[in-house]
Amino acid sequence: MADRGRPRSFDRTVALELAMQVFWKKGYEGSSLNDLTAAMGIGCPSLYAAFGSKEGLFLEVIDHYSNIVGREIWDAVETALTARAAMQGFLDATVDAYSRTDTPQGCLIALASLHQDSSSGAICSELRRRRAENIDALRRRFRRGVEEADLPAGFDCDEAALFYATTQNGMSIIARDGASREALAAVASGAMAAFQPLVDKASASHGS
Amino acid sequence: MADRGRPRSFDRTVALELAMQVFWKKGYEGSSLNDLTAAMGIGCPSLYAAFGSKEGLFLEVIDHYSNIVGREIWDAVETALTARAAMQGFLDATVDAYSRTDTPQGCLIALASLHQDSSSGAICSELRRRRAENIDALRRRFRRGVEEADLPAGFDCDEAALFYATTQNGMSIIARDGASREALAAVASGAMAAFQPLVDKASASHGS
DNA sequence: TCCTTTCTGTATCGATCGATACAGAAATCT
DNA sequence: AGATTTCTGTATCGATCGATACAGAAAGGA
Repeated sequence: MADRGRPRSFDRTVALELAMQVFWKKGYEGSSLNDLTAAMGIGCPSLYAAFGSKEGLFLEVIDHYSNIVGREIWDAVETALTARAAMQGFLDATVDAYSRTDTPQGCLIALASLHQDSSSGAICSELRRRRAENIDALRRRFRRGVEEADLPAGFDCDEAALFYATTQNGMSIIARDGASREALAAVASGAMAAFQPLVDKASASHGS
Repeated sequence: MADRGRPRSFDRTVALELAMQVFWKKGYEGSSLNDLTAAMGIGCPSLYAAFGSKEGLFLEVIDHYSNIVGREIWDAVETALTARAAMQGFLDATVDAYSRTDTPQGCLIALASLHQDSSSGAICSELRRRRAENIDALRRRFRRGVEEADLPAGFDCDEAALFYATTQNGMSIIARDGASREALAAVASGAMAAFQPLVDKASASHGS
């Protein structure tokens, strides 16, 4: 039933990755159908037949993006033995990902659509949801650290998760502004400097 | 020579502030001339006669923005007696500014146009330049701290300036995502936790 | 081979984009 | 008052936006 008729003349996954490059570089609204079809090497009707709409294409793109770029960052978080090592890995992986020269700089999810009141309400909400998930995942990692007695009982997991997620968001902006790998690493170093004081603050308030 | 002919029917500064609200909320490309003229209460030709173009209007808007929002943040930095107090004031003022409910959340300069390859090359470059100035100003404040022996001689002013500027950029994104004042304050608290370790690191490397 | 099904390329849809032409209105200057 | 200058409102410009209609091309099934 599915393999009847003229077969598609392009690879759907390859086309998705080419579209990802466009959205990553120009943002959602900044990417026109002309940009997309030119990069993907297909015509408008083929794009609509395969992905439904510009919105549908973008939603598939960020899912694909999460499975590629997100994976390499979160693997570092999950496999680390301590919360501290997890944050070090999180930031190091972010430095690596955001300073690559074979892709646009900074995070697609952080930069693609920040203004709700355009024609992209659903897009903006979805990206916002994924950024919130990012914070949640960090919070879970810190809580795991508390459970494993790797962090003190009074450790403020909410504060730490917000702080490190926010630092990562800021790194997207400076990366997009052209920050070097060394500059991104300096930011990561600064953020890691906060780790021990955050632990000490918890120990102090818990011990009092 | 200048006050001949029919006088302008609107206050130029008031119109500028109304336009600022639109750009602040929707970004540069997300703000259409319809949005702008509707908010400013004037017609298209009046806008073009007074400000030249959408680009010219935006450039005046960000200048105005810097004189309002920027001033309250940088006053806190300049008047502080120590570099540490300056960063505390910088972050506290940022929390205040980004959590106000009578304006859009987050920084206009950080959020208005992040994708160079749209129709807004000059706009994007100007915002990028101002963000770079932001980092420079922080760096100068740290260097002043070193000169005043308020910070150790080996203090890495570049790293610290990048770190705190990046944190502020990240705060723009989470503020735009709806972060509460408490959430922004938690990020500021996390960033301040890094201060003493950054000082200690300098003392250690300088003393060795 | 013919029919059905699906995809591709061209050409175009109505809507909206930033920007203006034009004529009338409202002020100052002589 | 009459002439001059400048601003305002309507109506519209060409370009581009996302999205499709349509006809021909390319595959499998009978």
